[in-house]
Amino acid sequence: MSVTDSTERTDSDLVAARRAKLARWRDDLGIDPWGRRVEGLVPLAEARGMFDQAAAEAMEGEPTPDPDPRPRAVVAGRVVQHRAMGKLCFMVLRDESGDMQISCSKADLEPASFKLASKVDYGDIVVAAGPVGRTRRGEICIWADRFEVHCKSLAPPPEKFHGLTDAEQRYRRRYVDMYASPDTMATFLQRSRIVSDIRRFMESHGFVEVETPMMQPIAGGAAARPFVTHHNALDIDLYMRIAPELYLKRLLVGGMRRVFEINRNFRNEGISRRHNPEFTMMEAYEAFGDCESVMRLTESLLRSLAGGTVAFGDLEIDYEADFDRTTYGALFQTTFGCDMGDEAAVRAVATAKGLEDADTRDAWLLVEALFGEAEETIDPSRPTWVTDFPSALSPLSRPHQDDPSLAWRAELFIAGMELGNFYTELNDPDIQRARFTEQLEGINDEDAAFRSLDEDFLDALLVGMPPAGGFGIGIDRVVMLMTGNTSIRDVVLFPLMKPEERGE
RNA sequence: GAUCGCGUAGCUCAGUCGGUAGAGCAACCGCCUUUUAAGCGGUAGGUCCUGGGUUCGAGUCCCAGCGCGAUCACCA
Repeated sequence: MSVTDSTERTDSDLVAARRAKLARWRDDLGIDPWGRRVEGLVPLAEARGMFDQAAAEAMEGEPTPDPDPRPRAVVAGRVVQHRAMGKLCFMVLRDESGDMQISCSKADLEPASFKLASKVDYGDIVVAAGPVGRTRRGEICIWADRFEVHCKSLAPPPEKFHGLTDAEQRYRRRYVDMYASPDTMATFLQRSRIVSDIRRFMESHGFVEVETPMMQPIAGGAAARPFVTHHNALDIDLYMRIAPELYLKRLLVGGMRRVFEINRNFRNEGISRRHNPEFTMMEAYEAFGDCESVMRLTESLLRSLAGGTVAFGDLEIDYEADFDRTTYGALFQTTFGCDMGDEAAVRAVATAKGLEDADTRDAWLLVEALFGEAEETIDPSRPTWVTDFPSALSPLSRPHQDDPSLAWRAELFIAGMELGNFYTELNDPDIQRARFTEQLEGINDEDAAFRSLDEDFLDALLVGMPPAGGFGIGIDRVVMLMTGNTSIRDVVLFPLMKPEERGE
């Protein structure tokens, strides 16, 4: 198949027009429309900041000074507006720092450059240089005396005012969304800063960042369904990790006091406004800490990220005040009117709610299934700790000494979302083995394929893990809260989508 | 997985009671040295998501499917 064939088959008239223009520029103007290295570029926002009012006024008076006192700038950006009027043309360039107008007068430019400037298309990437001044209407701009096209955009652009509004198109063609919607760019730049701030915060508290396996022979540390892959040379199945927990704990055994990891987890489950199959998690472990110490750490981290109150949908969430606290049992009690430890009462509620296997399923699993309704009673505008989870539902956390049915475990809820899990880690190898074994007894054959006993982890606990606090928080959800985006897809650059059907 | 909504030009959107497919932007041609979603004149551009059905006639009504979104369910 030749290139021409493919071009003829797939190009719309709009693409054909852009290709024709590109050919004319190459043939008639002798330019290379694919660009080259450019020295001395400054971001558009910086170029705007260079504007000097006195110099601009001097140029507008009589006589005009020589040399030109206005500061000069070299900029690059994508053309997002273009207004040509004969011997003068204006265009607005956009880069990640913002927008800026470029004004091109036929009198100031080489004839070929002016012709280019008059004819560029929305979406082309151009370089311009000249004095930073302003127009009669006061718009700060660069009066270009150099103008070059450094990448011809061949694809038809979105509508210049509305941009892309179709959510599907925004996710599938994020590269268009990013330049067409400054809010999108702002969100992802903010995400980058947030992750960077989190790293600095953790490092300033003595935590060391590590990287542990993302392909694991046993998918441990959580209860989600994993993605399966295969290593050919070893001829073994591997699982994309659902959590780094069991590896990070091995590092405590090895002697690291404070570790954290920010990386992707993969869970082969539903997609929703709050769930993407691959998502970024931070897990951290603090030897000689406990559930309380990592809760305090997290509260302080979120407080520093938020810097006060942040809007999320209709909510105004205040991170400054101490977070609210309640217990798992109290929430259960107020929602269902019975003690979560009262098996008969729990079964009665579960039966009344129409849960499957309400008579036969483990009573704690019924409590867990019911608990979602209790979560909804938490004030979404208040960051809230839910503490004292049932031990039966917390196989990796240490039971309370005075009441072993409760675990030293908390979850943080904000805006109706589960932000993360906080534990005093279980480091007794015998209890840990018992917990794993109990868990494995109740599961079906399908789950058994990937949930086998992690003997190596239990060996590590035999070597001895210091007492520790540990936690994991969903970074995407933190970014949602801090940027006011209510869908995880708006804070993940390339959210998972069903592949598009494309004709051969 | 369930329910509801949406799918029309490259993009943003109209399309009445079922009666020849529309606008703005973008594109193409022409004019224009101070525009701000520039303006003016002209031209071209459609698998109305797909497949069935009802009808003299379907973008419109019905059924099924596909994609996306919202809500719910699932998610130690």
